[in-house]
Amino acid sequence: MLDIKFIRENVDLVKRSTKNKGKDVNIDRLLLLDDERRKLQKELDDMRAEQNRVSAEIAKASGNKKRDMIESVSLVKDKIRELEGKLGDLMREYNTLLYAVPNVTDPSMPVGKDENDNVVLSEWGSKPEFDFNPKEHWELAEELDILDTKKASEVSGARFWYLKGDLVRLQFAMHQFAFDVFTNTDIIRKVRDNLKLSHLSDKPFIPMLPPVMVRREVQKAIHRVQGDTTYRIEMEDLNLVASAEHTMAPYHMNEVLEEKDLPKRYIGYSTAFRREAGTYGKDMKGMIRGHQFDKSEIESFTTAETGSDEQKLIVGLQEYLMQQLGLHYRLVQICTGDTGSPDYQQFDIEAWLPGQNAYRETHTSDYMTDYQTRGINAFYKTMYGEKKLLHTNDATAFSGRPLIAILEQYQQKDGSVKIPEVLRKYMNGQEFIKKEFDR
RNA sequence: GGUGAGAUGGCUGAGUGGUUGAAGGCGCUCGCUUGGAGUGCGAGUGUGGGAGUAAUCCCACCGAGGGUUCGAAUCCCUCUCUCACCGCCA
Repeated sequence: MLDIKFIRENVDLVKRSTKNKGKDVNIDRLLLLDDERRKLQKELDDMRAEQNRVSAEIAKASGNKKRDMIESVSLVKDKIRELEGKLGDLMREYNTLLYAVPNVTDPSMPVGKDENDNVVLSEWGSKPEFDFNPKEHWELAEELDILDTKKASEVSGARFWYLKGDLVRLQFAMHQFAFDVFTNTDIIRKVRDNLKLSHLSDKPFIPMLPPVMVRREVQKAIHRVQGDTTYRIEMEDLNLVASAEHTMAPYHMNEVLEEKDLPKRYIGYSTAFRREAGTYGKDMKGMIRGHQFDKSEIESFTTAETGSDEQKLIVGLQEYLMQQLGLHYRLVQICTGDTGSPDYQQFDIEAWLPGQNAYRETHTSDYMTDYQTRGINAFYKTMYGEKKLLHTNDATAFSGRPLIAILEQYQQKDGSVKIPEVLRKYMNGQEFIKKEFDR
């Protein structure tokens, strides 16, 4: 959430950002409640001071005098209870409103309504040429018997799938490759220097296997309870994560880190669970959109000053991954209407899917300033001893989507799929995915 | 799942109803001491909110939430976590 002081001092900016993000939050009402809140709090504090004062005297008094004092303080107590009730009601509305105010956005973020207003910043590579009709990934994969959606729907329902055989091996190869890149200081330094971000650290990302269940209140504090898409575990006070971010972002909850130890960088791997309610009928075929998929995720904790550049570095590394896989993609800057409520800046990578004849999102990168850490008390101490909230960056390393891009961009006339060179070493040097009996 | 013990400031550790926001020790900061490091001596040393130009003052916080009481770190209830043992288990 935002700092109420910040909202108070930047009313116009906050109102504009909220509107640009297409959110409807009554900021004026919030400010009114804030004013009320402080007045009530003051009144309550004064009453409590009075109660404390009398109570201290009662300790020394005795007999009738004591009895009278106890009687008089009970009037104060009544008033306190009344004020507490009032303040409690007010706080409920105040907190709901404050929680709903989205983060402000970077001035460079394009103002727009939906994904149509996103801006393509660059393209890498070119669309592969085929002397045949390229298939969609599910067609290819079902024929190669490396993907089974039919059996999954029988066993688990719609939006589930089995990965089989070489597709499983390809998935693990891809994640292994991502972990190798993000833990390699030489690569990080190279990408960093190419982007002229030499003031940033070249520290590697620490591998992490985080929990896939998260306390509701923690998930809420980092603004990741998304009613329609969050799976709840009814018998516990837990939700399933829709991304490793949900348990990685709170990793430094209730801590005060030292500035000299920043950034703290992590790459985590987990299964992500999404209900995908409200997306009925959308992307029903194949493995574009499912209730469950595996993802390696980047999470970086930085100072306020370096958060923005950290995001650029992360995007650079995402591009490096795609380039190493030789996948044609474009880099997109997300507009205000399409970005998340916690985002200050967002970039996506969209890979070309020849079978679908479309660019589809494979990576996303969110810079959220201190919007998430305010709720979980994650601080750092500056060189001057000042306590400040950490800034968070969250981004995709690889999800299931790049697998789709590999299948579609690397498909061959005979229905086999060429394996990108950098992944072969993780697959015993194998060059093609073929139907099992063809090998 | 069962039983038992516990959770106090940066750390350690006292505190079972009345100036206890919290003894003592360690650490840290400043001053003196020293040629200098150390020792020694003295003072200070939590966070958040609010009022005030400021000095300063007020409120809240002893795992979290609620309750009893004029008054709670201390008593009661619920929850969370840690440790030990038993049971079960990848």
